Amino acid sequence: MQTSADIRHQAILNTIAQIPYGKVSTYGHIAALAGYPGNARYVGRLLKELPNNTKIPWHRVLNSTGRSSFPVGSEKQLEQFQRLQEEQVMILNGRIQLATYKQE
DNA sequence: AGTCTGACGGGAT
DNA sequence: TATCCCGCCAGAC
Repeated sequence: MQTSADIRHQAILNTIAQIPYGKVSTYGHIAALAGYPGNARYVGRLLKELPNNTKIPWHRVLNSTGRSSFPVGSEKQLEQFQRLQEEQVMILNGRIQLATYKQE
């Protein structure tokens, strides 16, 4: 059966899966869109558990300041920036302009 | 049940 | 714009 946690999990991943190519979103925004305002931390928790071969566009998820939530210079951060740049998303001083790229 | 942790957020300074 | 600080919430012990 589906527990409330399973349903929340599905709702959040579905929401992330819908972020368009070339666009980005934030943890808090995703939580709210999925129907769980205030659960930004939970969004990050789920992404952390995704397998390396996932098709979920985790790289399009940024924190509210428009920055990657990975440590500066880490492999994960570099991979995230690389993927975003492949989608024509500009990164200035380690930061993405949410006003320009944020999903509506 | 109490405490700690974290891919977070927002307001104050 | 950058720091600090505190609130938030599910999970792991």
